[in-house]
Amino acid sequence: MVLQKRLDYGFNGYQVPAMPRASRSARGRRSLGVKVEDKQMSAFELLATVAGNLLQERESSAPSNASVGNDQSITVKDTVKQEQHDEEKPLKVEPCDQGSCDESVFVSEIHSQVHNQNYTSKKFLYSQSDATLGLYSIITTSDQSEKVGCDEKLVRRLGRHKNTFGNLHSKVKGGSPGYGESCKDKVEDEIEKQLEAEPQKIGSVMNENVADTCCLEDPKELNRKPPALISSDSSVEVPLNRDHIPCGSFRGCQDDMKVVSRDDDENSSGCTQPSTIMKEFRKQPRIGDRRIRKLLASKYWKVAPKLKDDELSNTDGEMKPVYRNRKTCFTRQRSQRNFSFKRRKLYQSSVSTSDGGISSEGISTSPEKGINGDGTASDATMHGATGTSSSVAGQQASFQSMDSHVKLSIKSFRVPELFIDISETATVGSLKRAVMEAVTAILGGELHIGVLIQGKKVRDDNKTLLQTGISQDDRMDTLGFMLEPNPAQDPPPLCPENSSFLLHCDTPLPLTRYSVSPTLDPVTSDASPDPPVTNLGNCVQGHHDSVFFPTDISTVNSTPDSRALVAIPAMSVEALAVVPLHRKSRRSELVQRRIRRPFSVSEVEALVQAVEKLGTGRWRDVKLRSFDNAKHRTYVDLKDKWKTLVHTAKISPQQRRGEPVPQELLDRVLSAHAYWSQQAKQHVKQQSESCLLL
DNA sequence: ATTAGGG
DNA sequence: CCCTAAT
Repeated sequence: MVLQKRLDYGFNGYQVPAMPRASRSARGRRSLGVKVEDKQMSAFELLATVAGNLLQERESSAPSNASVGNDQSITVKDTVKQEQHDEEKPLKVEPCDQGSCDESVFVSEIHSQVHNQNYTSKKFLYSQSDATLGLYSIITTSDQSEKVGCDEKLVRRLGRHKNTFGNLHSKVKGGSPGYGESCKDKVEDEIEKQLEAEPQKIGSVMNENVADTCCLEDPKELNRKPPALISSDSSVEVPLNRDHIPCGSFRGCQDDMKVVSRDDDENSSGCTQPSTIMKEFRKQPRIGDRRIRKLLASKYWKVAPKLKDDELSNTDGEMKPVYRNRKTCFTRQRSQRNFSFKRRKLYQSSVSTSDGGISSEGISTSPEKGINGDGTASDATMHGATGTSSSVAGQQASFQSMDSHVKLSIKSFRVPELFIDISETATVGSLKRAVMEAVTAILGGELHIGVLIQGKKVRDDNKTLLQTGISQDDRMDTLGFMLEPNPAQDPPPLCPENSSFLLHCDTPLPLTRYSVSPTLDPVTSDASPDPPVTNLGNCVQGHHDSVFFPTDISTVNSTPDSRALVAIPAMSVEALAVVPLHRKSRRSELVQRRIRRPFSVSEVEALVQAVEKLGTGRWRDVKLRSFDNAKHRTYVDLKDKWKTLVHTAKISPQQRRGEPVPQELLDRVLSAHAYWSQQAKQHVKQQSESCLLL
């Protein structure tokens, strides 16, 4: 035909628009990413939302509880505790030296144990290690820290029982509700007793709680040495008030994770960063870690659950830019019963949390009285990053008038144990990223909030706090929140393709910008003008039915009176395990946004020239012609640039930004654009005419 | 793989 | 720049 024939239209040598190339590939381009819907909500958001009262008064005082500095981890010391002379030992961070390391080792032992007992499940990629540590969710009694501490100790001790480890572990989990008392020996003894007496039972328990949680696809992997098994020490403290974390530097592992290898401490290395989990998730170029990511994806990661629209987000449906500072979430209870969440574009990816949920901790109540006065002291306590010491989650209801309000705030929560399988030869940097990815994945996943009272889950979202007893003094102590995956989501695809999991340490954390509690984050506090208004009741309702648990197993092990530790139902564990890969871990392939590279005038010049010559529908040719060696300029980029050029040319110079483009070029842009647009029309006309003729 | 457009 | 749909 004559389609390719060149004709001279007498205009700058423009050529006839090229006809569609029939020969060009018609394969659909594989989309590399999926747009994240704003339905999702980060754990932070949820927590923040759930958090009831917001120590508004604190705004004026308590400035540095949670400095943005190195350590974001905040331990919330509950008021009660404080009033009790601080009998409890200060919860200090346990350096990555011994105690905590034990747990790591412990973890690996679990794996082996599980493996040996054929409890391995190839289906799910998540670890069970945190069955105990991460399962309990709330603790709100005055000596929470102590309990938690016990818990940890217990675990460690259990860890030494190599042979019975697995059983103990699972058992412990099941019995966690009883921690309220004098954990330690008591619990342990209890466990051992049960072990002896009910081996089978225990076994079954384990089967339920642990077996499937094994993240190893191949049992043999367990005994293989190469990949060092790294696990965060029981959990990672995630303060709510983190703001930004410098890209590439994961600052939260120092005390949280240990590298464990069969060679003992030889290879152990810890991060030296403070335990700030995430200050900022910004995209950052990360090349060369694919391998690691893949590894992560295929082994120990699990996907984060999804949330439904109606569950958490509001109706504004507004998509917010990804880059945004995440503020500490804070909710204020007011008369209004609605809370509004700004939807965010959330990222999600496969995550691996070893247990069924992220336990909340650091729930503190804010008694009417002087939060101002002692707020600093109580909140500034460092939180044991190791999770050994969990922040106190004291909750108390303050009653004063008919219009009693339940005030509480969740200062922080922990991310369940993380597992990272990484090569020994990987760099520390990649390790950091891996951890960051893991954390991000967890936090970026969709979670639900579970509310527990005295160890029981409150399912009816429509009940009032009064009805559920949340507002009751005695029950406040047993109020807990859990972060858990959405069990109702589609089952995890388990497909390899979805396994790829590439979170970036700089991944923007999808958090809603809430007003920040001065107490928590005085420095970065940037109270939004219109903080969400809500109260616990509303929050729960807002998530109507979102906290649904497929089974009732949840309460099986929790005695009504159990306090402090609330065991998260085995179901949760499974649910998490099966956490739907939902919407395919977009993060995985999303990789990062390319860096912005403004076109220089010379580039514009070249582009204009090429377009004048080739027209506006042959970007590939334009690319080849003028940008063939500009690797970073794709034909899409050129096309986009042209688009913006045209736009720029149309607007007034005052409205233009960036490096000014010579008017001369803009004029050419305009004329070329007009010309080719015309050509296009002509072409269309001809087409239709020829059709009519046929 | 390209192109065209919306975001 | 990104993301998608349609080629």
